[in-house]
Amino acid sequence: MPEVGTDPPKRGRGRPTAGAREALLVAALELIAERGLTRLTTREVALRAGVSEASVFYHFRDKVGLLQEVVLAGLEPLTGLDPDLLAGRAGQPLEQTLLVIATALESFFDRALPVMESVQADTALRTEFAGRLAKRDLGPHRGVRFVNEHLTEMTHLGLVRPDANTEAAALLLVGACFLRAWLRHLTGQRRKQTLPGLTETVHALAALLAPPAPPGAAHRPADVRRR
Amino acid sequence: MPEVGTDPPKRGRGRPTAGAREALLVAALELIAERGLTRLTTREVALRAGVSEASVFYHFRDKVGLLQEVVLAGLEPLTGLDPDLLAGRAGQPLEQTLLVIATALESFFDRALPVMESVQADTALRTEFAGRLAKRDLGPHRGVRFVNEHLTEMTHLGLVRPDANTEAAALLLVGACFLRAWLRHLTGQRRKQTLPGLTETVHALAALLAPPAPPGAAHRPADVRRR
DNA sequence: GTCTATAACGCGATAGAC
DNA sequence: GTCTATCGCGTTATAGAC
Repeated sequence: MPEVGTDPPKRGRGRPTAGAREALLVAALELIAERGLTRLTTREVALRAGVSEASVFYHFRDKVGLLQEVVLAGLEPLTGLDPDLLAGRAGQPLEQTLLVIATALESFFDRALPVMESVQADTALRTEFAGRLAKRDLGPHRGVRFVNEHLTEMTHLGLVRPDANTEAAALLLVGACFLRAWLRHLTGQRRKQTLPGLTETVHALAALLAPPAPPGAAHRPADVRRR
Repeated sequence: MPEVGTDPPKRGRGRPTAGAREALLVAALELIAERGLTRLTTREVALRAGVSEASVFYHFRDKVGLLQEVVLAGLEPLTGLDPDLLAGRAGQPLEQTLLVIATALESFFDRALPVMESVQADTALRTEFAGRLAKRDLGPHRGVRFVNEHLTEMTHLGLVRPDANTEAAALLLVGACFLRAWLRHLTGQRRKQTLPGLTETVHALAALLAPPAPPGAAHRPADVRRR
């Protein structure tokens, strides 16, 4: 099983060894998102990638091998959650920071859901991937930890009431983003959401997490924004 | 591979018009949950149901027809969310009521997720089901509305701080339950969860939603329970 | 309504030239 | 490394007896 990562687009040969491998991965990912895993055939993947079907079996051992790498590639952006997404936001208001995080979470779920759904639909992928999930520490719970870390930090800065359970709060936020993204994915993301909006939800959570105002302060600690 | 689970009491030789149809639906649902949709064949469904493969096409038009009815049957328990789950809980503490709701939600998601995942994996099912979801008002957003109604009620009873956005809080709770159930479903529900526990999460949310204690009260409004 | 038997088809995978 | 051509097989679906 050859390497995964960056295949140099340069390869001296009669055929420029066009990125067939990469094209196959992209084509498979697109087809999974469009038509679902059950309708995915090696034939069609090759067709969309613009290569022959045999190339599928040359580059990846078999169909499952292709799917495994598709899953891995489709989930890679998750690692990119951590980087300085919140750089320089130390003093920002709680609500705005949470909104940045929540938006990033939903964006990630939008990209990762088609792949994750496929894992569920095929036993071969499910078992293989469940182990990888435990081993490489992937999955939505990573988002929970990420949010928790920043909530803890904000607690130390006095932006979150000190008696709040930040880990639970992180689960609440990530769960809401996940549910919103999941439903959007199911309905084809064109219909207007029947769920509360992301901004509204973050606003409400921030209000709940804000430290109680000192007695006699001018502004009230929790805001309304009903509906 | 012989059949598993509840053997239909009546599988006689004669033609009692035995519940072949029902047996097929059950068998299909089990196989989807166990092995995933991509590995599901009409042959195996018939085998497990203890009938011939031809019966599949007699009762349901084709394979998709079978799957559509499986989805419908698997999602029916959702309608059973509303009934007097909270009968007589009017005066109960907020946290306990929320825990009852949250437990019911996770239980429902546990049952419904295998079916919902299958819908995602097949275009024919997805489009058909997306319409049905909008029409018959199914889906997780119904749980959000359910929770919201009871939170509103509790607000009127003075158990929830009046400035809280109950709709957003409902989304937070349902989302957390959904994420927990989803991850449990992915990992095969045997591994210990890496997410915060349900009780802990409900406890934390109840603390956040509780109305601020009147000045000089003996107990503090929000509890700790870190980790 | 349920069965056995089988048709028709598309799928995953391989062989071998280039 | 990519292609064309093809094989073997499992799959969905049908025919017709009972």
